[in-house]
Amino acid sequence: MRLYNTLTGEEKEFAPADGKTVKMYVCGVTPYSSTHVGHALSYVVFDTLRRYLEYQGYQVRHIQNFTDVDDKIIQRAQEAGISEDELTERYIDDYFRTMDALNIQRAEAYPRATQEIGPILDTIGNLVDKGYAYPAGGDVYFRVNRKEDYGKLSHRSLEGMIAGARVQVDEDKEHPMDFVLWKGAKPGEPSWDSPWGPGRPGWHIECTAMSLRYLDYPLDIHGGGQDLIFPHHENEIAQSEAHTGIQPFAHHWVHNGLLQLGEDKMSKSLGNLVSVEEALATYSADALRTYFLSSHYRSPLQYSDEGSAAMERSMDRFRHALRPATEDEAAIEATNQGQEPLDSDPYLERFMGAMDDDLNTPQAIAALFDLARDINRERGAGRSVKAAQSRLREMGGILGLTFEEPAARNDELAAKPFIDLLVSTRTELRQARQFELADRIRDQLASQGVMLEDSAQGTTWRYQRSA
RNA sequence: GGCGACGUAGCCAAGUGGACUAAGGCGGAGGUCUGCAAAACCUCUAUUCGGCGGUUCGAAUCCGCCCGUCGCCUCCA
Repeated sequence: MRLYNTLTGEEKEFAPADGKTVKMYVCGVTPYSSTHVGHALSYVVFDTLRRYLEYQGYQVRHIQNFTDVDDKIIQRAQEAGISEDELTERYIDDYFRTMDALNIQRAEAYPRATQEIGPILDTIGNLVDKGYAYPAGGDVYFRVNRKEDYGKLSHRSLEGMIAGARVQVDEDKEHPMDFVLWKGAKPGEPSWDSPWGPGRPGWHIECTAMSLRYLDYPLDIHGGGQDLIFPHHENEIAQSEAHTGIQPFAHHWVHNGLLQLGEDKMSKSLGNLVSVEEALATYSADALRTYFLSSHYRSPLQYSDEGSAAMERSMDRFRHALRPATEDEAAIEATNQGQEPLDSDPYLERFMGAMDDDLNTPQAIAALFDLARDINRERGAGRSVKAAQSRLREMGGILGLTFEEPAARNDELAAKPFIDLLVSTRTELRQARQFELADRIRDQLASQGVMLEDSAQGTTWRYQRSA
């Protein structure tokens, strides 16, 4: 497949260096607040990339970090009156719970910065020894001037960055863009001993140490949100290449566009967050995944409630297409030996072609909808759609879709016997041709969000989820 | 101020020089089915791609200018 590489700004044919195993490092979260839909978008994208690579026969070694020590974590923990560990544990649990709910496959390992202090100190020590870093005022800084190609990922120059003005002046730094590898501890902060005094790792160094330890360089894919390109990934490249001398640090840099909420990007500092938990309370994982994948991964996507609701409605087409054959349909199919079964190969080809084109999921999804329509049409015409149905499941599976009806909530489960009773009463009324009463029951159930569907096989009902 | 992206139907969103008489989804209109609905299916819903010029046999796609929106440059997926 062709895959865009942020470093070169071009699409490039992707294949793992060893031809078999893809080493994929994806930047994880800093766990100090609830997992939001922007995170969900990003991890759905990388999960889909991984699933597609696996579908093509590669083995994917996926490593993802937790940066579980930083200023915000310390601040939040103090505000809440709990330890940093308690706080991060809580949000790491939240992360796994919501990602599982979104059907995101787990990485091979989730190393945490606080549990990798040894390798981090080794990395910093080596950078100091090589002259790429220097201690100053209890901190240790990376010397950006020593790395000739600093700025190559974000495509900017040191001059340009300084011209940008908003660079903090720091007495201890040799150059304003030097960034911290090790932060000297202030009173009350969590700290670890180091050759430069007690302190904690800076933001970027953990990824350098952990990607080296768990995957070894060069990585095949390094990923994250576009907001990580600078400074995080820029600094990671600088550190990692300086540390090992191995270039490139990563063959392919993959960055997803950011989710927009209304006019603005959704971000922690703006406080305009929608948690995944909230979204999943109303919409199915399938609907949310399809929504996230309905625009190209490098483009920004407008998130809205209406958008989620629209996707939820569209999921019905898939679910309907995948319903097992009724007895009548099975009987017709059995007697209709002469008819060719529905051929789904062209849809798979379209799907693969789209995915090969820099993960063009919008077009892949279009192929899915077209196949679903074809199935719905042809099953009515008595053709066998069984193979096409399993093909649709297979293609959906690459996008992480399950096509399951949304699971009933507890209150809904409790209401089920009563709804069943009303429905069977209505069936009797219909048989007695008391349509007025029957329709009133249907309308009133509908106003409670219970949608009835009559067919030759009887009446089915389901909850209306898309508000 | 520097770097970058984008502007396609009522909404979301693909397509980035010729098969585009521009995917797909939502919404809307009509129809088939139905006791009536719902669901599903069928038909229709952008002679046109922010505006103005230019390059070309040919542009939504390339170039220039203008208008508008957004992102990064600071914690962020």
